[in-house]
Amino acid sequence: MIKLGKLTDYAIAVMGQLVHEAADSPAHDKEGAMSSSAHYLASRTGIPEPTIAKVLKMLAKGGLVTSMRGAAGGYRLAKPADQISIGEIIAVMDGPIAIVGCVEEDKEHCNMWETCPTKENWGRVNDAIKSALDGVKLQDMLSTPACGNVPDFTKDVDADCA
Amino acid sequence: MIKLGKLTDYAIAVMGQLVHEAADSPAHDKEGAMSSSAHYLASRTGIPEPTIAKVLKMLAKGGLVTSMRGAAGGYRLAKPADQISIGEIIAVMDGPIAIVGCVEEDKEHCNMWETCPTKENWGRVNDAIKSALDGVKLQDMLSTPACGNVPDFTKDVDADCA
DNA sequence: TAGAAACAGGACTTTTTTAGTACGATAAAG
DNA sequence: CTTTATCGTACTAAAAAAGTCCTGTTTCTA
Ligand code: SF4
Ligand code: SF4
Repeated sequence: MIKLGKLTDYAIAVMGQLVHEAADSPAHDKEGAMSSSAHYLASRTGIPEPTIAKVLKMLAKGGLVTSMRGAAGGYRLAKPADQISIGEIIAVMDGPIAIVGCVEEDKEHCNMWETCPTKENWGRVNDAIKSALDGVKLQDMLSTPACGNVPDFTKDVDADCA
Repeated sequence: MIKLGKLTDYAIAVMGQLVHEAADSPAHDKEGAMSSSAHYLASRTGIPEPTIAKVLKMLAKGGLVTSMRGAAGGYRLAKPADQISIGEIIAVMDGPIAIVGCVEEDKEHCNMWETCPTKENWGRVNDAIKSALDGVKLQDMLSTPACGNVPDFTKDVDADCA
């Protein structure tokens, strides 16, 4: 159906929450302050903790959030919210935007890449999609409800985005 | 991974084949001539017959091909190849282009559609994707190998598109 | 230094989606 | 009335995604 995975939804919700946390930070002057734990974020967003933990790990591995271990550790955004595109988030969560097999390096996977005349067109389409996705920033998406398909636990979140 | 389903690949391959058939048609002047059976198309494309039959049924239901039953029946393109966009094909095979739940009529599915401020942005993104997909026509994609992921049976097809 | 809090990484299970198959019914041509 | 072919749908199997859990490492605090 050409739709995003649930984890991607969660990711946007979680990162949105991180934006809020950063904004509400009491120690706003200090640089290395504010970080939110998976546990805390789970309670704020309503997303089950094991799942949100997985999402955060993926985001950390993708470099969209930075993590700190140990007590008082947690996660924080790696960049300002207006410099993170939803294209990046999708790329980290759902893998690279590649509607056909040959767009990314995986040229090997198709046994006729050399002679295929359609790949140019697919590439063009793919680029168009990618830039559409890169044009919208996390900042633009805010006010919490991340997106669709997320059934119920978005409910206690909207207290924040009134 | 934001990729197309296999059936969509098949669909483009099959429709490409139908374009060839129409072009090679001996009775090119007569209007109601040429139609190719699922069996024949299966043998030409190498796609297993039950599967291709399913694809053709979906395409017929979606109005992209017209069908005729009975002996000497079969399928043919409903429109010229340069008037069929891959967006249409994807819409028929994979469902509507809707990366988030609320884009299509299904506003019911999300319990906070009324108050959600992000839907506008998603709509914008979705439209961009849709128009990228609608900009490329079946005609542009031709010379057979439909696309990716299709493992092997694209092999005997490329005799046609040399 | 011991313990608690928190992330890292990966293995595992369950659920959902997609792909593929099969069959009885209907329709047209000869 | 028999043959060829689509129609519709139900079913099964395979693949992918989502969700869970465990074991190890890091860091803070008492
Ligand atoms: S949360 Fe907003 S954007 Fe997402 S499905 Fe609901 S109304 Fe649409
Ligand atoms: S058939 Fe062409 S467009 Fe499709 S994956 Fe292979 S090289 Fe790419």
